[in-house]
Amino acid sequence: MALKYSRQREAIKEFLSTRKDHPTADMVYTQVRKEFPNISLGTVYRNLTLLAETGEISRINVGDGIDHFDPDTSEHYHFQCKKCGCVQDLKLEHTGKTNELAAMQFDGEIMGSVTYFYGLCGKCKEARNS
Amino acid sequence: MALKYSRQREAIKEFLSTRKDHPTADMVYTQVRKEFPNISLGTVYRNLTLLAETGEISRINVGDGIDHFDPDTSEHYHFQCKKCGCVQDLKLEHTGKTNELAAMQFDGEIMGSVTYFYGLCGKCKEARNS
DNA sequence: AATAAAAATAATAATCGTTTTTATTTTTAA
DNA sequence: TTAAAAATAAAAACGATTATTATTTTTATT
Repeated sequence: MALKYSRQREAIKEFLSTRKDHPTADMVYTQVRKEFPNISLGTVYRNLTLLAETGEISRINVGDGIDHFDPDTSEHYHFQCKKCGCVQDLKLEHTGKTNELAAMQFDGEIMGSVTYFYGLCGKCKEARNS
Repeated sequence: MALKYSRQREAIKEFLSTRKDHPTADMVYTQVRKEFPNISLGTVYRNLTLLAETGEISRINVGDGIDHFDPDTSEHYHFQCKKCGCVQDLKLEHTGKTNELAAMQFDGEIMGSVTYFYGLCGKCKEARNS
C-alpha cells in the first residue's frame, strides 16, 4: 500500500460525509480551511481525486463544467437547477439496462454511462410562480 | 432579427455539416482557418454558441470537459472512447421516458436530461486484443 | 527513540478550454 | 451613401484544474 495517512485527507472525507449538496472542490476547500487554515487548494484537488480513485467518494458531472463530489457512492441520479446551480439526488431507481441496450449494434465495448437531469429546483420553481 | 450574415459563421456551419466525428471548437478553428487564415478562436466559439442557440447545431457533453459539436440536432446518444477520445453516435433509440419518470417524487421541474456512454471504440478494442 | 525513504504538503506557477474586451471592419436597413 | 448594429481579429482575462518544487509528515526499520 502506497497511501499514507494525512490529517487533511481525513478532514476532507469527514466534511464531505456530512454533505448532501454535492460540493465542488472549491466548496470543500473553503470549508476545510476553517479547520486547516493553511491547506492548499492543490491538496484538496489531489485528495478528492485520490478518494474518488479508491472508491471512497464519487466524482459527478452534471454538465456545468465543474466537478462535484458525493459521499454516497451508490449508483443514483443527479439533478442540477439551471437557475441556482444546486445539485440534488433524484429518487429514481438506476436501471443499468441502458448499457446492454447500447451494446447492440456497436463494435466497441461499452463500459458505462452517465445520466443527469436539469431544470428548476423546488425553490426556484416556487420563486418563479410568485 | 438581430443576427447578421457572416462569411465566417457560414464556413463554420458548412464545415461542421460535413462531419460525423463531433469536433471540438479547436478542431473547427484548425479546419476553418484553412479557408480564413485570420479567423479568431473567439469568433469560432461565439458562432458555435450562436448556432447552438438557434438550434442549427447542437452542443454535446461527453464528460471530458470539452464541448463537442454536432450538425445532427435530432435527439440521439453519444459514446466516447476512454482510450482515443473519439466521439461516435450510438444506434439506440432515444426513449425520452426518463424525464417523466424523474418527475415523480420531485418538487421541482425537470426540463431535460443528458445521457452519454463511454468505453472502448471498435479500433481500440481491436488493438487491445492483439 | 533515531533514522531514512516514501509520500503528502503548501505555495505557486502553469495549463487548458472558454469568455470578455476593445478597437476596427462588415453587414444591412434607410 | 450613410450610419447604426452586429461581427470581427487580436489579445487579455477567466475559472477550474494540474504540475512543479522545496519542505514537512508519515511510517517502516533500525
